[in-house]
Amino acid sequence: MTFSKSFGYALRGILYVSLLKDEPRKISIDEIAEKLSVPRHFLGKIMKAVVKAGILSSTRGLQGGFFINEKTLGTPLLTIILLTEGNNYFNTCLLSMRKCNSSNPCPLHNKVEEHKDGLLQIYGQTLVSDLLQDDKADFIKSLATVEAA
Amino acid sequence: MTFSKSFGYALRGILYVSLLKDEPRKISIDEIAEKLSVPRHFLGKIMKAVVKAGILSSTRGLQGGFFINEKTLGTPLLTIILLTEGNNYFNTCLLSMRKCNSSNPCPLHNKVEEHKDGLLQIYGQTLVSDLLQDDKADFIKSLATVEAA
DNA sequence: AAGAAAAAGGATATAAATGTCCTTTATTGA
DNA sequence: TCAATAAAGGACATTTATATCCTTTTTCTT
Repeated sequence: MTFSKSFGYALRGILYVSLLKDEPRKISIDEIAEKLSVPRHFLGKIMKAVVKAGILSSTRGLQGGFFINEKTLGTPLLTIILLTEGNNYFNTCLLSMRKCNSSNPCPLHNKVEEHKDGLLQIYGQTLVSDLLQDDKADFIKSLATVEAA
Repeated sequence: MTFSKSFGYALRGILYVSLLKDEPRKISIDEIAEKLSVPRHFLGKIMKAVVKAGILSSTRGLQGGFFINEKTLGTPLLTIILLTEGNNYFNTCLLSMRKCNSSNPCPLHNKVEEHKDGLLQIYGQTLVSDLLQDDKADFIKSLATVEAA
């Protein structure tokens, strides 16, 4: 039921940049990290991978930063999950048994399969654009929610 | 969708001991670790916690080892999950946002809530006894499944 | 009572995830 | 061309999970 922190940072970063798609400027790591209350340098690494995967684009230098491309809004959550969690995230056995699969299922395998498939459906069908909300100010606030500092 | 290795080791250990409930002997860590192909000392720590939680019983000394008690077979998976993953496992936000909840949901919150509840149902209702299988030899073999050594 | 066996407890080691820092490269604007 | 800016890249630090080892305590058997 859990993802790594990297996943949360990646998706929130993507959503933040996507939300500002109509602004004439590009978005810097410094701005993203500050607005989302996320560790600056760690986020940098993750965004690099996001760009490498083609989910966002970026340019260096003055006026540089991150911006959306033709793939961004149509990217399914699943793509981001596989990027940050690894390609076997949905294949690993809940009981840490290496040879568990549908033909040789562990005791838990069949019990959770149905819901696993359901989640896979959700993650495969939900696009970045589906997660954006109209009220930008509100949405940014919700993305940045943290404990009172 | 994933649990720690500790959870897998714990549940498999519990299942192994439960499966042998009719044997007149108690089950040692050495036997469990060997049969499940699991690291001996790490499993020892986990089983200690399992006993402390009352899910299994144990005695020290000669002829000592682990054995089931009145709670074992009726223990829901959820109890074992909370033991190994911590009490907030099902509360943590998928996007690493600290103040995410149903009244202040993150963008993913509502999308996965239904399936999360479904999994909670499964984990709350599935008991250790539900996971045992009649053919002991087969079941032990399946619990111990590993890569060819 | 003595010795052996087995879990409990605690110290340490390794690996992976997370986080920080510094240097390099690309881009822009003057 | 030069200085400033911002991502990319890589080295290092910290934390957490996983794994190993050694000692202590309990229990049984003789």
